[in-house]
Amino acid sequence: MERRRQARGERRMAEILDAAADAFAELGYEKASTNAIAARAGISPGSLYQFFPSKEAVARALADRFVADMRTAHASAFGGADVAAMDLGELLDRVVDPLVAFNLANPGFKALFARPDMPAALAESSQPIQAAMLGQVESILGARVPGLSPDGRARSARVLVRIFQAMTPLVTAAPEEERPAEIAELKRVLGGYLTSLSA
Amino acid sequence: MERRRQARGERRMAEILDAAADAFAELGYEKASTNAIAARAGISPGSLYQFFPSKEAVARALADRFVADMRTAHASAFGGADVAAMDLGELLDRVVDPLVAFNLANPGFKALFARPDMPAALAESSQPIQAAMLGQVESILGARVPGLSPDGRARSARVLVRIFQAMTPLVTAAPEEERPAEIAELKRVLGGYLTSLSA
DNA sequence: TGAAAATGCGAGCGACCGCTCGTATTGTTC
DNA sequence: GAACAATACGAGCGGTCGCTCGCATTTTCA
Repeated sequence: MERRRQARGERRMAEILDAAADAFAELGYEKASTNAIAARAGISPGSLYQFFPSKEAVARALADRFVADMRTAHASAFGGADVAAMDLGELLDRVVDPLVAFNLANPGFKALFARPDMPAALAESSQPIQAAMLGQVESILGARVPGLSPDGRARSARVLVRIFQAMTPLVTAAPEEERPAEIAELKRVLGGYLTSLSA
Repeated sequence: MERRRQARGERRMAEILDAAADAFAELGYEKASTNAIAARAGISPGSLYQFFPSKEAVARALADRFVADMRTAHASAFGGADVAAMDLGELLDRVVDPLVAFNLANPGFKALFARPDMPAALAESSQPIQAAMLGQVESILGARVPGLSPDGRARSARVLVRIFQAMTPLVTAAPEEERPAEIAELKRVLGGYLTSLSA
């Protein structure tokens, strides 16, 4: 069912995703109308639907792109480091700082990621992001807290991801001079929870 | 500008708020249409607007009612206890358990309270709830962590409330047999953060 | 008891939504 | 360069939303 794309088409698709990320960031998923996304991309509503069959498909494609970008960022920040032996503070720096930077660089990200009450369609779209983060956190938990049962590990991973989701807006919304303090609080929460898990 | 209400009118207003709480809980704020709220209350759309000038006003009134109910619940759970001397585990039980119970008993509550990305109108409506919780948490923080600066206390209160908001859906959405475990995680997160604040 | 006020109704307005479709233009292929 | 596919347009469809308005009914109160 895939139609053959020209180079121009590929470029358009990327532009549409850029516009969608902008619109989601500024207006939220629901209020970002497809016509508004098309207008931001400098094209007509009809042209958007040449490339994506629905608004949900746009969100899904954007989520996929975020996951890919995040994976490379995470890999480059974590290349070959020994998670188990690392100092807790360093571990938190290594995980949190790149993720915060990613959120600051991609304001649309949290609109797809940090919403507890997503409509069903959007929840499915952002599920790859959730799964990717949960997997990474679970593997870190496995190395740091070896005594945890699989159930407990899954639960703790959910908790950690949730905390991060919830506190990210506090960090990104803070004026720049207060951002380090908010990031410190975020690390304090995560660190406190991890410490009490090991106890 | 207040019009004179009959007893029937007061009853209707309460029924509308009940219906709105139901609808918000089931559909979320945005998708709970005013016509749907009116239908759940067993009245016509026009009648709803006899009592509330807008959907936002309905949300605001509902939030006010929640705040009042929450205040009495909190007061009865906390009557004359010595917050500063209390064991940390007991403090968490005393604060968290009633709040969790309140959320379980009022499913519409979190639709107005636990949304990181509220539309501006809703944010203003739920602001009394936020303010009430922040105030209570700040006063507890003042007693438990006396070394904190006013800024730091405000920041930590925001963090604690945010954590509670974020984790409440995990608790209420969990099947009943897993709920105690989720509540325990919530307390672990809060306790871990408080402990690291005092250190 | 009668006028005024409060309550109640529901069709439907105007605005916006996601999306379609007929048509024009640009690019590819042979 | 002819035939065809891909890209581009934008008016507008069918639907939902918050909300209004004209009018009927019930309650209050002198």
